[in-house]
Amino acid sequence: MTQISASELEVMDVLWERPGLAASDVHDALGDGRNWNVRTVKTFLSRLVEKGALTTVEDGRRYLYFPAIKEDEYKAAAATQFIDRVFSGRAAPLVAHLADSRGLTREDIAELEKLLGELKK
Amino acid sequence: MTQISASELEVMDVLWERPGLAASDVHDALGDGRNWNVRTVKTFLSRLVEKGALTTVEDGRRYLYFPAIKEDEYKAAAATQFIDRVFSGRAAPLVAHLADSRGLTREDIAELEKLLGELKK
DNA sequence: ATAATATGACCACGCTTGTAGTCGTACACA
DNA sequence: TGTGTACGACTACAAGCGTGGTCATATTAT
Repeated sequence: MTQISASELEVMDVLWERPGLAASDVHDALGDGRNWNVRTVKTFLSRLVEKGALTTVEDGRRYLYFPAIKEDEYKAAAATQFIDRVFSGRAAPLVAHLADSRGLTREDIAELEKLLGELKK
Repeated sequence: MTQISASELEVMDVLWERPGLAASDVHDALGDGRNWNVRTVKTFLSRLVEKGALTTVEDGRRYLYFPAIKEDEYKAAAATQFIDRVFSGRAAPLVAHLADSRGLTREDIAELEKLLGELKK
């Protein structure tokens, strides 16, 4: 499983939300902020297909793109990998850092507490 | 501030723990598992100096290397950046994912609860 | 019917990263 | 006093990434 780059991940996010878009639709969906040329987006799409992260279905003379990996699974793996790399596999320091730097909101904290409550059983 | 790669980060970890090592000492300290050639380690050290992440002090005909950035600050920033990239800036889903993929031990959960308790005041 | 446009296939190019090799020299030991 | 060795400086080189160009062709608009 080759790595998905940050830019490619933005493309994946679009297709996880709305699977089956064509290249130009993905380009449009990215629109705001990301000022990528359509060809740049197409390069990312092709590379994601090569990497096995997307599959295509022909639609006339173009392709529709579908995620070939599940968002949850990918993100869980990415999180684990990140924590291994940066925090030696310990999650708690990560959350501590987040608290420091970004200031978790009151809702974040409530959400996390609820989550931890469920985890405890 | 250029990016620090995963490999470079391993070098930083060594020097955050024991600042002031020479190149060959860093190489030795990495030893287990990471079977990098000394020259590879030196390349990483040089690149980290270029990137402003390390500074050097001459010691005869060699250098001693010192972190130029703080571990906490770097890791906090890396965490924020990761969460922005992968989880659209929301920390809670990240923790949920970790729980799923068994990234959280019982002690992690206890630690996090304590942390959240403190954050709440 | 013809011209502009959209599409995928293939190509380009400079930067970063992983992984070292070479070179000139200073020191250490024989 | 000469010779191997350790050091930094510089160099190499392929793969990955960000960014887009070219080309042949199909479709659409006039």
